[in-house]
This record gives sequence, structure tokens and C-alpha cells, in this order.
Amino acid sequence: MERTPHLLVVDDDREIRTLLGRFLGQHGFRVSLAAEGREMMRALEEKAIDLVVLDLMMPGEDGLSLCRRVRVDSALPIIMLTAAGEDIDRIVGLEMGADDYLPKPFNPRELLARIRAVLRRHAALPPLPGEAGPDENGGPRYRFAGFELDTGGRTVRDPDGAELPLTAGEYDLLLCLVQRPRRVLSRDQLLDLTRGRTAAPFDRSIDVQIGRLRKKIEADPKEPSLIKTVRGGGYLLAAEVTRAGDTQ
Amino acid sequence: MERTPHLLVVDDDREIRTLLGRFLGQHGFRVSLAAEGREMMRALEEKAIDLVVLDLMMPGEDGLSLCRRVRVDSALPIIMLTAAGEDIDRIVGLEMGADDYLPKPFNPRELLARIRAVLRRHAALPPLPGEAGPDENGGPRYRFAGFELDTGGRTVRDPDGAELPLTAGEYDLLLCLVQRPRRVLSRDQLLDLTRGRTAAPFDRSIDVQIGRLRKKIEADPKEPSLIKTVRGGGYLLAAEVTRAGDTQ
DNA sequence: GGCTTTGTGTAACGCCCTGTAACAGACCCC
DNA sequence: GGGGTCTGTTACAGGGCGTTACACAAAGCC
Repeated sequence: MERTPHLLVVDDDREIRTLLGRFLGQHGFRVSLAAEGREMMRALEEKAIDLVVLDLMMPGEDGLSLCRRVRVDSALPIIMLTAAGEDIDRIVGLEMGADDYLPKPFNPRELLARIRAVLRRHAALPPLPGEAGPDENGGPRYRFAGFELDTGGRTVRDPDGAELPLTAGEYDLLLCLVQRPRRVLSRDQLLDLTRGRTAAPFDRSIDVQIGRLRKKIEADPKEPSLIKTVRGGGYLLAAEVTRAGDTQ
Repeated sequence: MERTPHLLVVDDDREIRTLLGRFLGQHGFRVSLAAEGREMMRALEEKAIDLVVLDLMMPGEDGLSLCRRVRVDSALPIIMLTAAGEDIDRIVGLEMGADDYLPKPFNPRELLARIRAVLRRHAALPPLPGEAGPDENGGPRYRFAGFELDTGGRTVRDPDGAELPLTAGEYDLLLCLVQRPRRVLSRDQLLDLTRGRTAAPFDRSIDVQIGRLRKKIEADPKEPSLIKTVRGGGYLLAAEVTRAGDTQ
């Protein structure tokens, strides 16, 4: 049950990147690495990242811009690393929207402490009295093959408009597929994205969950047309998905 | 019970003002802005400001003088921003009567922490009658799924307009859900937000309270459509919530 | 084309999480 | 101090979900 937080370290300097990765790994985190923006965005799509450690100064798209991009549609915690001498003061600090920042060179223990602090803060009280705006009515809706998935209410309606009685696990799995349509997702990825854990050697739980989900959304579960099996690869959602704007 | 604190940022530098506004807004406060003394006084008259962040050095009437003017007839908390190099100690100690001050350039997180600290300290004191403190007529109203929750009177009306006889605990729990609609709230969070304590190992009190609440507001408590269970996660209010203006 | 190997579908079982009734202590109001 | 209400605790029932086992299908091999 207890899931170990999954960190993403984004830094163009390979040495720093791998050192940080190893260090954080040794201290009980799962760690993924990215050298620049594109890799970072891909990791965010494919993995269940809990926190990003982001270098401010990078070739190509810099940390500031990446930070803003992430902030557009998520509250994912971000810790910024700023090179010595960069002007960190008020403007940068305010502008960047990071949850914390750390000037280089830093003591890795200090980074550890801040990561833990930010994670704790996020886990403990995400619901500040009226965070980001009093009337935050939740996330987007997705439509596919006549179905409608409402992330705010965690509900799914079938083409007739009836609410599908999905269990929590089934909903999580479906959401995960719907957010990455027409892409093969390995069991490992699905497990990471839905349960936040890595697969045990003979882990078949995803298969079973897929089966249960198919029974509820496939016209003919024996001949699935929505959730397809990719032998040796995983599963994919075959339908086209449109994302409706957030709840009005 | 709790309302989102309303801050007033007073600074003549437009960039700093708006950046601060955005930053504080992102962290769960309602924020108003003023560029100089006149605007500030008007905001204080028209809005229920809980705390002022005030730049010391401003053209026209400076922060010090404004601070004293406010202090004449209220104990409204004030945090002063002082430009680097200004001689703070003496002035602070002797004259300004602010609750805290922060030398520029400052880490925005530091400002956040001080704002929270000052608000907490201030909330602990008994409210003075006549102070520009909490709204006289109580807080906002929320509507969801035909229900109306009035934070002023701590009452809830069902879609027929009849008043629901909720107990104090049930009301607190419902308010807590209504203020964070369409988000999964863990038992721990709910317990913290409603009772201000953390869960004991086998604490099931939230489950029981949720059950009692469901009996009163769900059409079919066996198939809850308003308060959903997220297995392994907690509960969420599935309905959309609109916040009506504060009670007149 | 048969046989083997490997991977997937699924039924069955059991643990653990959640719903809920019953009870008892705390608190409140005469 | 007594009756009523509210709320936390406990116990039990039901259901979700991970595990396991087995059947079957697909790919590999000769």
C-alpha cells in the first residue's frame, strides 16, 4: 500500500543528474531522470511523478518555462535548482511558481530535507481554504466512443447516459488509459500510474483489472474493441478521445 | 468555521504588486491590490481585509504614516516590506507598530510563512467588537445539487427548501467537502480539517460520520451519488458547487 | 503441421477496506 | 442530577481487489 514517492530529476548536466539520481534513490525514493524538456514531458506522461527537481538554467527550453508549462494544468510540486550568481531574489522566486528553490551549490541533505518538506506539505493539506480560487470544481472531462468520463466527480457515463458503476480501481485504470489513448502502455506503466508501485515478478493484477473493466465497458468482452491487448507489450485504448473543457 | 483570509497588498511598484498578488493568490488567499494610500484606505473600507502587506517606502504618504493611520482605530495585522539598506531596527521597534516586517529582497515563501504566522497569532485573540474583522453577517453560501449551505447561519437547506437538521459534526464535515468539491480528501485530511487532529491507528470516526451524513442528504444512501467513496483514498463530493456572494 | 513455450483470460479464493448497527461515554440543557 | 443528543468505539457483514491456478491462444521450433 505504502507508495514510495517517485521523483523526476531534470538537469542537462549528466554528472549532476546521475549523482542526484543515485543519492535520492539511496534515500528511499524512486527516481527518474531527464536531460531536457522533451524528456521531462514524456516522463510526466508515462510515469506517476510526485515531485520534480528542476534545474533553472538549461539549454533549449529553460526551467522557468518548463515550470510554467507544468503549472498550466497541474499542481505538481516543483523544486528549482538555481546556479550560483543567478538572480534568485523576489522576481524570480515569485514568477516561477515553484514550491521551493535551492541555490547551487547545495548540500544534498538540504535538498532531501526540502523534498520531504514539500511532499509533506502537499500530502498534508492540499486543501487550503480555497486554494487557487474558491470555486475550483475539478478537472476535465473526456469523451470516447460515446462514453463520458468526468474527472471531477469520478464518474463515467455510457453512451446512453447511464452512470457506470465502476469501482475505484477500475476508474483509475480507465482514466489512465483515456489520458493516453492509442498508445501501448505496459503493465509496469499501468501499475505505476494507477497504484504507484512497480510490478512484482508474477504480478497479474493489471490483467485481472483489465478483464473486469472490459466486462463493464465492452459490448463484447470476448472481442474487445475499446481496450486492446498488445501481446508482449501491454494494453491500449483504441478509441479516439476528445478532452472537453473543464467543468463549467 | 474558516474563511479564506483576504489580504491587501500595498506597493507602488506595479510589477512587485501584481507578482505578489498572483503568488499569494496561488497559495490560497484572496488578494486585493493598492498602489498608494488612498486606494488602500478605500479597500479597507469596502472589503473585509484580514491583513495588510505594506511597502514602507512609497511616494506620497509612506508606509509608516499609513500604518499609524490604520492603527488609530483597529488592530488589523500589518506586515511591512522594507527596502534593503533602510534602517529597520530602530524604526520598527519605536514607531511603526507593524506585526512583522521583512527586508527586501525577500524569499516569497518567507513572506507566506510570516503571513500565516501573523494570521494565526491574530486569530487566537478574541475578536474586538467594531474591528474591521470577520464579516458581521457571516460567510458565503454554497449551492450544490439543489442544496444550499449557508455558512453564516450554519444551516443547510435541501432542494425543497426545508432545513436539514444536521449536527455540528455533520455540518463541519459537509462544509469541508463543499469547500473542496470534486477532490478526493483522505480520512486524515478530513479529520484534520474538521476536528483538527490526526487519525489514530484504527480511527473509523470519519467513516461513521460520512455514513450519518449520507443518510441525511443522499437520495439513496446505499448508492451515494453526492459523497463518493474512493477506496484506499478517502471521500469526495461529486457535485458541482457554486459559491454565492456573501450574505448581505 | 504437431509440439513446446510463452503470454493472456478468467474463475475462485481470501484478505483487507468500507458500511453500518449497537453501545457507551461526553456533553448540554434545563 | 436526569434526560436527551451527539459522537467515538467496536464488532460484524459485505464487497473490492490481489493472488493463484488453470485453460486457452499465439508464437516459436523442428
